[in-house]
Amino acid sequence: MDTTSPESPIAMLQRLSLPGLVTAELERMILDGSLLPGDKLNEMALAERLGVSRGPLREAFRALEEAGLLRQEKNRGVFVREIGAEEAAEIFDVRASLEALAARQLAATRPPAAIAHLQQLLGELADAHAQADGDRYHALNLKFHDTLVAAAGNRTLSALYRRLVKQIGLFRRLNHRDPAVLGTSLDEHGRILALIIAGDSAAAAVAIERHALDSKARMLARAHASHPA
Amino acid sequence: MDTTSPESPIAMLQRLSLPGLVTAELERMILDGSLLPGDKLNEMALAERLGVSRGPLREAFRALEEAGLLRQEKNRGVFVREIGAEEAAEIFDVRASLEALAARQLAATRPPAAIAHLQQLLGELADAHAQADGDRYHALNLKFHDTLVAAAGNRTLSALYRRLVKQIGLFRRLNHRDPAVLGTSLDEHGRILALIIAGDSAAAAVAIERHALDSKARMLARAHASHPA
DNA sequence: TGATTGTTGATTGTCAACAATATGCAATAA
DNA sequence: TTATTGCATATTGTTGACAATCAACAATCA
Repeated sequence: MDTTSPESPIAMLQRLSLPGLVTAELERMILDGSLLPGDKLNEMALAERLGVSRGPLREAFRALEEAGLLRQEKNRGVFVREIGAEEAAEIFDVRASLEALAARQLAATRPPAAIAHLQQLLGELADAHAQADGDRYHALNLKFHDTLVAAAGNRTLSALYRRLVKQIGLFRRLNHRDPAVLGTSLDEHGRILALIIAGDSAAAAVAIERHALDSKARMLARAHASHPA
Repeated sequence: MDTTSPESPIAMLQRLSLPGLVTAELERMILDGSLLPGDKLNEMALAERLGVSRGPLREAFRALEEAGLLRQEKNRGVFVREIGAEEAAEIFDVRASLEALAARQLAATRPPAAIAHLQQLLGELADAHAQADGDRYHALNLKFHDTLVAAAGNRTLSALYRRLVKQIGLFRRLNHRDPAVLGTSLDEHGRILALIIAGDSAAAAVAIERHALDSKARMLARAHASHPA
């Protein structure tokens, strides 16, 4: 019995199911842009492409539908869900509230390992900013926030937060490369982390919520500029 | 073409699917206590009982699993999820945060119809309290909070809130009939609504969050008294 | 007697087939 | 020419069958 690896092939086989794997694969395709909002998912083609029968695929559809990433129309098929400006605004508001809770809780506990990790991410954010590497900055930005929320130690909170982050990905894609976005955002991360380290729960919550709502305003302004209607 | 009723039989048939109906039925069974935390769901028996084949039932399982109400063990079956005190505490914290956001937004908008509805519910709560009718009080309590959150007008917020309310139902059942619980809770509802009507967003948010966290403390204290573990 | 092996039956996981529905295109009528 | 009807095809919804896995029990061994 091989127990030297993190997870043995046997244990992995006992844990993984086709619906689970298909769910993960579809989610990946949605998040990385292979599947776009509004795209229709053809069961037969997709089942053939993934090398499974339609049953597990349909199970995966139901999971992703409940996760808010797909929508089903009976007898007409399943589509990647589209999110408009109004719903995006709702998501941002809720997300800001969840982040504020996380910052408040994190400022109260301040686990050294998490703080160190966040500080490292801040450094990497500064690097990406110095190199005007928008893609890298964006990815690190997400990582910073996710790490912060996870470090609060409330798994229900983390799960909901991630759920919303995935959903907001369905909002029309925006250009992360605009240099004007980068500077403001970097300063804010530093300030939020400093407040957390200082143990100022209330100020940290306010700062991160303000930061999130600023992001919302910027994103919605951009979306409005691209499509005035 | 019959369009006089809210939804014609044809439209209903076009909308409703077996997986959707089964999902709703299982959820009802979980929420009304027909299915208890830890119960194992036997596919064959349940499919026969509901008069469907196992395919739609499995689809329903995936949806409810994603909703946090069921958990699957591959090759061993599906179980109603159990929630312990730690997770319950997490859920309460997040719920309180969401309710605070709702109260803040509601105090800013104060839609007359929603306010009237909440005031009516408050009256009904007082009736139930006067009659020491714990079950009715509990149901109205849930209704009051749900109405308040929904009235904030953020559908993402409402959906997440409802998701958490359903999940908290998996926590061990407690006696709602204890008279000591009733008085405090009624006063708080009145105070929260008054602050909302007064348009004091910040105070309303603080009051409702305090209320929610008080509920958390009471529920956890009771759970601890029942099972010191 | 306790541990191990073998067998059986129940259940879960997946697939393929059939029924039902929607869509698109061609033929027909006005 | 436009609108309507009919037909064929593709796709979705559901079912039943088969394979794989697990748990329980009986038989055997040390």
